[in-house]
Amino acid sequence: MNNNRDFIEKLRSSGLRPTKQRLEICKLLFDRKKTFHFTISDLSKILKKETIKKISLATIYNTVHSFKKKGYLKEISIDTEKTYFDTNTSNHHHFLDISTNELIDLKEDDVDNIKIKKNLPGKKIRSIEVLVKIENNN
Amino acid sequence: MNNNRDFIEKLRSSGLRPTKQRLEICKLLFDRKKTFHFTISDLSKILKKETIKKISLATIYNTVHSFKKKGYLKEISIDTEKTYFDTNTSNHHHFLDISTNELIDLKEDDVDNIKIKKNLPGKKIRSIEVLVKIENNN
DNA sequence: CAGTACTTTAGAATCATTATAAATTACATC
DNA sequence: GATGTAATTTATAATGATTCTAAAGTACTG
Ligand SMILES: [Mn+2]
Ligand SMILES: [Mn+2]
Ligand SMILES: [Zn+2]
Ligand SMILES: [Zn+2]
Repeated sequence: MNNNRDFIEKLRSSGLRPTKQRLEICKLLFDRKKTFHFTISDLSKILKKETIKKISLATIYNTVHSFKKKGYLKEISIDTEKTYFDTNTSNHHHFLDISTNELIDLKEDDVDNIKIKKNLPGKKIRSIEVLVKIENNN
Repeated sequence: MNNNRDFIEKLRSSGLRPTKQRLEICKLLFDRKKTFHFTISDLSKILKKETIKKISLATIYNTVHSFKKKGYLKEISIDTEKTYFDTNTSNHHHFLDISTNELIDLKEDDVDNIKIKKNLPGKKIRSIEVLVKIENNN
């Protein structure tokens, strides 16, 4: 879906030099059909497997944080034990499967419009996000 | 609303000895009208102010975790920077005021019934929780 | 190519949390 | 009320994820 040229462009256009390391990480994170939810540790393990030359852990942290700062990743609070990042940076809802610990995006249409009846004077709503915990049926 | 006798009973009935330290912390956490959302650091600061004899940080951690295990507290994922606990242990929704960083419980009635249209085969819903971020109006 | 700012890196520092193990306390039994 | 035992508290050390540092390497500009 995305090729290297696209990523080089994407990085350059946001003032980040397209280094080998950043391009590897872009390919891994953004060259997918479905949203990717990951921890630094997940990412680190995958990179270790799939990459010829080792990328240092500091670089992985640096890259993820600069991608977050540029708006290419979103940090999400799902689990108090782990810090997750999300390649879907829009406001959106999640299924969290507590049997498998898998996190799945819900589409706009998957959740009926949510109406908040309470409102606080002087305050307006910035975002609404739903976390639906699911588990095995039996 | 609650007096010491109630807390002693509550602790005993769940197999926890009613120590001075636990009773202090009970009073601080549970003797309130409104839900209390806090971090260990918040709790620690308040205890430092309001308590004659110092309660060690290890005890604060131990107590909060045993209260959580007994179901008197719930750990919530709101912010990736901080770990919050909640004296409201039911499934419920929150306002997070990003102008003041204040966390407020929403009542059942404050949010219209949420309908999840998608369902995964073999999975059932365990809980649905909404986080509504609000901010100053202007 | 040369100069410069940006980036990567290994390793050190930080800090929240957990573990350890000794001293203290709660409580059952006498 | 004294005694024995297990639970609890405590100071302190250990852990582990994340951030910092500063030196070496790289990308880009002219
Ligand atoms: Mn925890
Ligand atoms: Mn972070
Ligand atoms: Zn997502
Ligand atoms: Zn709450």
